[in-house]
Amino acid sequence: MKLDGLDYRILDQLQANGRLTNVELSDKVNLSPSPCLRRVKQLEEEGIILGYRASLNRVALDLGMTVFVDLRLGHHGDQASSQFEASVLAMPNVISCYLVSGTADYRLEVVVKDLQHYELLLRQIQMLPFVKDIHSNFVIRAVKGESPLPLNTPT
Amino acid sequence: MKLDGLDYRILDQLQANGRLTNVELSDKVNLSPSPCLRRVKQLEEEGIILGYRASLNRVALDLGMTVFVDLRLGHHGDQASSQFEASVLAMPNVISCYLVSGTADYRLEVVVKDLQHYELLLRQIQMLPFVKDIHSNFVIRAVKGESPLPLNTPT
DNA sequence: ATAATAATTGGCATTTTATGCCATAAAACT
DNA sequence: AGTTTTATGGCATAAAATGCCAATTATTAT
Repeated sequence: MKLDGLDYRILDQLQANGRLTNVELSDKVNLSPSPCLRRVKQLEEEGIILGYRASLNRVALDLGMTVFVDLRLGHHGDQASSQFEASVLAMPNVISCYLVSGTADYRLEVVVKDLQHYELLLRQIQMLPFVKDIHSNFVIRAVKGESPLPLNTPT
Repeated sequence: MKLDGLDYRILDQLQANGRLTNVELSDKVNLSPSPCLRRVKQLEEEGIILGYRASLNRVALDLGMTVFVDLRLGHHGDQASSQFEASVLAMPNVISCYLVSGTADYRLEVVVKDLQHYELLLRQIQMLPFVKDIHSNFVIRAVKGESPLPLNTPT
């Protein structure tokens, strides 16, 4: 699918405010409501818009501590990986997990209330199958976070 | 503000789908529309719901490569930090930046189209004031990403 | 326990928004 | 230039949001 400038403006607006009404959105991108809604629907159908989510205040919800956990696996077979990944998927406090290049194998982002809770979670991670070499990096401050994707606006 | 189980269910639903209509939402949490809407508005006013954003398909938007960039600053004064942070805030391809404990000082998450574009961006980062010891970790695969926050449902 | 008070809820009326349809205008193609 | 295709804007209808008020539930004090 080829996106034009209007599509990019729509995506930009919805990245900034995913709950704009179609009327507001169409106004912001200088289009009348009907074609605007059609474009949004199509962007959703094509899988360019994956979804919409509310962004929540972690501190207010007792999840004020964020930790990046880098770790390696002892074995590197398919079985080790998939067992480890399945375990991680089942841990709700692990909100992201990437397979990465470099020294570590996996990089997890973990949210907890405080150090006490982190200690408990770390114990769980240590006991996961095949896990070796855990390094915790605590987030002291978010300089920038949840930024919109930079859209290369054409046309 | 004290949140009860209903609030938590509302937050859970809006994390999963930020564009639920109030009617749909009220149905999912077993409440009638009026009080449901009031609760949502209050959660927004209290800053517990920070906002709503569309989540986009990076590959479709030519941002298929994600890189974690860990780096240290040569100097650690207020001026070095704030100059560096300002620079990073101005780079749209850097979608997050955290001050972290451990070996590195800062951890950036960068999105680009491909290695060629990453090389250009890396050059820019290297030329930022006070930057030293850059380590790039390429994301090979996302095991888990953009997960909802784990809400400790009470009541 | 009971009564008084406060907070929350549910339903209704009104306003706003979403949605489907069609005629028109713009764009692409030959 | 003429034809076909695609996108647009406006309108009518359906759905949702919003504000208001009476009724219910929860809280507090006695």
